[in-house]
Amino acid sequence: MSWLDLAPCAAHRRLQPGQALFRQGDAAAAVYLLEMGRISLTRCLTDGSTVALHTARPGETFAEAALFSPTYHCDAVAEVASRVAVLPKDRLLATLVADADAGLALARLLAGQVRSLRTRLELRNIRSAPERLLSWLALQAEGDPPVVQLDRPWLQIAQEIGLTPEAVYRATAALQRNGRIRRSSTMVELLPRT
Amino acid sequence: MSWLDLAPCAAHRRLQPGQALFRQGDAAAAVYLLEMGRISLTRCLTDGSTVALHTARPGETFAEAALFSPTYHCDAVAEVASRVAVLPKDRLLATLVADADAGLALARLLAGQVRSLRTRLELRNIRSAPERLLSWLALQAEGDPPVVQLDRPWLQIAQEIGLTPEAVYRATAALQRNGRIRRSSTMVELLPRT
DNA sequence: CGAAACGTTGACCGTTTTCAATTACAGTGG
DNA sequence: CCACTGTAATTGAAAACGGTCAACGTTTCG
Repeated sequence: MSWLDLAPCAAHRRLQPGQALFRQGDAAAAVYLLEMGRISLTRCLTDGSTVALHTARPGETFAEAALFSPTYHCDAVAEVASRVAVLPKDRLLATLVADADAGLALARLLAGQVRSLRTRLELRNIRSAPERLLSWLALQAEGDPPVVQLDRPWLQIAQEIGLTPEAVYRATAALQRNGRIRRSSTMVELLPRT
Repeated sequence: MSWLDLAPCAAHRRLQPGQALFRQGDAAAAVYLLEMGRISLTRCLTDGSTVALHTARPGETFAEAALFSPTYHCDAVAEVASRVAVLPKDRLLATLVADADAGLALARLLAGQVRSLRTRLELRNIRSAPERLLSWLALQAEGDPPVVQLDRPWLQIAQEIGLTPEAVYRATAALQRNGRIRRSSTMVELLPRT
């Protein structure tokens, strides 16, 4: 069960760089799933300045709160050429009230996101780059001995854990030096604490 | 509508420092609302080390995912003397399947948390302490001119935005010096960009 | 084969952390 | 009413750490 299951035949929409998907105050008509590109959600303040609320990346849904609000509370603007799946609010709501199970499924989805976000936030409390990376690896690891299969470039991992790529490279080097991890091109093995 | 509305007559439980509320693998029996104290959620790894997943603070619910899992996936241990409201899973689920509106209410609650967590995460991407603090203040501010009423010590604010208290003091001093904010003991006024 | 992205390392710099000391302040009990 | 205790607020100085910039090697893929 996922968002897409709730709205099987979703429409799609393409956006040019700089183009707005919706603006603060617009009638909340849909929830979106980003298929490709990058969309930034920002709130404009009374004094004209702007605050970044979130940057959506491929695979993410955003504006879920639109389900419960008559209008959007922030601007959504494509940073690069992007494509989104449009999940119409009215159809989603109809499904949800008609089918209690769908409501539960949605709650499960959101509860999972809450858990994941809390974890990412907690990771950021670790100041030391090597320790932060190590904790991230430990959470990703599976099997015995614990191993992480890297399915995307370090570049993106660095972004996710809030470090520059250089800091990540240095951290991996340091962890290897200290015998905490062992690496081959595409996988990382966690070694037991000495 | 809130978690408590879903389980009106919740039981309470007190915990000593170091006492566990539940352990990884225990049958998931309830969702919890922390009333006082501090409870840390950690995952134990195969090698015996441990990773912090979240630190619950008063007013927060945690273990929401228990609703959708037969067992808990982490340990919950009181860091200090704490009290929690116990929201039994079976009663919650019964309410949710019986009443589609309750499911929607839960989804709304969770969607709000997702939004808030994403915002906090995005804040952490701002490296500069003064800029991060300023963005946080801008998000908290209300009214015209925008004003923030501080309802808790800077100590806690520092913790929330991921800075040391000293860094926050220095940031407020710098922002005042640059004419971006004005402070009196319990409130902060945001000044328009010069 | 060449271009573009990713990976890696070095040096330097700036900011934040850390540690320490001081002040302000609220609550407590004598 | 006042010393007393603990917490919050503040400031200083030094060190550590990650960011930034730059150069270069490596891999991938058209």
